[in-house]
Amino acid sequence: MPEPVAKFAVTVDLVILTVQRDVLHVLTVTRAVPPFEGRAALPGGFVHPDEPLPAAATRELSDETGLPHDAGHLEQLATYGEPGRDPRGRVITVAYLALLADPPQPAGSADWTATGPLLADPAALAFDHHRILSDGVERARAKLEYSSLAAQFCPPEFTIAQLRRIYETVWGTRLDPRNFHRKVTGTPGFVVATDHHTSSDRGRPARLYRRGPATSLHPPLLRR
Amino acid sequence: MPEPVAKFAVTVDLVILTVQRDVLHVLTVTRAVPPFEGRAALPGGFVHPDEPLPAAATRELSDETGLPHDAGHLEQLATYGEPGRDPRGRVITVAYLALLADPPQPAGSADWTATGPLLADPAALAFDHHRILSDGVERARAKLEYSSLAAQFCPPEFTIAQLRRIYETVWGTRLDPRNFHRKVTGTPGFVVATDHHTSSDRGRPARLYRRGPATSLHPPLLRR
DNA sequence: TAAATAGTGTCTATTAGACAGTATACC
DNA sequence: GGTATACTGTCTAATAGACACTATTTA
Repeated sequence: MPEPVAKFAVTVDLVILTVQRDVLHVLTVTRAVPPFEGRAALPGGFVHPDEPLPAAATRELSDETGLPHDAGHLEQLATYGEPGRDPRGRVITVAYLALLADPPQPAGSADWTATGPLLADPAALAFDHHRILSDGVERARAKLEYSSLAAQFCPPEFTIAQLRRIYETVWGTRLDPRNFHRKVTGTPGFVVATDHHTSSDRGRPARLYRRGPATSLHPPLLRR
Repeated sequence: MPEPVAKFAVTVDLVILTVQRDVLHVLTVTRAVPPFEGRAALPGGFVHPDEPLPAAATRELSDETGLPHDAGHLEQLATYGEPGRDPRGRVITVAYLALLADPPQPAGSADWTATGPLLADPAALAFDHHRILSDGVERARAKLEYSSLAAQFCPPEFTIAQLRRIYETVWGTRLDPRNFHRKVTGTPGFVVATDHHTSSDRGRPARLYRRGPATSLHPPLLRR
């Protein structure tokens, strides 16, 4: 006799990261209804019946940021399904991690929030979103080491110093500008030089680079 | 007006890896019913209504291998939910990756299968299990670099040569025994020496080691 | 000019890779 | 002894980290 198959509500939740003014920010929404009314939460929503999971994630990302579907980097993070994670009932959420450069100010109740205070206070976010955010930030930190992902936080053309600030911001460390420059420009395919230069406020203008074709860094750029 | 919430069947599928006779094997079951009747598939099953996802994975792992719940290493791999991935209807599967040392011969239709032919033929496995297996093997390969995970493929006491064979098998490369020995024993907490030695068939007996407390390797052990 | 930032060169300690040589078992 | 495997030591090329120096802009 066939055992009845349980069915579950499934959502996608998004950890959308960006670097603004040398601080790592995440997109949060303020909950308008219980549970956790008035509390900040990660944006997300239910998966539609015939919708692929990446499509649901892309749709939510577009809806929340107003950006086109191909903007930035998007990857699956992990799936969270503790029976008690949503007081309204069993909800399984597939979390995605997005990295954006220069996103617009979001509409509605969404806003960019510095990750620091959110990570320090496990109760700052609704549901188990503190755990999801922690996992997302740790994934981003780890991937900077062995991938060219950091360039996803930069606009299409950027300086080596801008790229270095990304690393310093996400890792919370300081890197030697000269060694960093040597390492990045010496890794084939990481960045490609353009003919353009910044019109600097002060100091010598810096050369602008674009993202190169390489996706993985070998050998990696290790954090201390 | 509230939009109706779609509900989905959710399964856990397992990529259970082990190394037998210097070949990477995965546990497969032969499907007894359509779809894909007679085809090999990854073991898995439906998540119960109030069951946490890790508990479902542990339960399936136990059921398939007969091993206790705390045996080996188990981590979440990724979630697959393409609308067409199961011809019977929409099923979302949360895949887990398990690494075992010296598992028993499984009961029923389950068996250990070499990963090589399965990876070479995208149609050898049912559903989208080729993709899941590929992702699992790649995850294992990548994690050997920067974690002490390789020791999970070894019995409680093992020689450095056994550990090296694990790396060579999973990566498909050859490693210099002397440099490997130096690197492994020189990384604090990776392995701890015991007083025991192997009673060798031939050659000098090797010292036996246990898994050390370290989980991450810094600096990593890079594959070429 | 001074100040500020960009970019290059050089030295050194560490590490990876190659491999010679020694140790200890079984036959 | 011969052979096989375990383990240690040494050399070298490459790399990471530290930092001096030059280049090019604004004020």
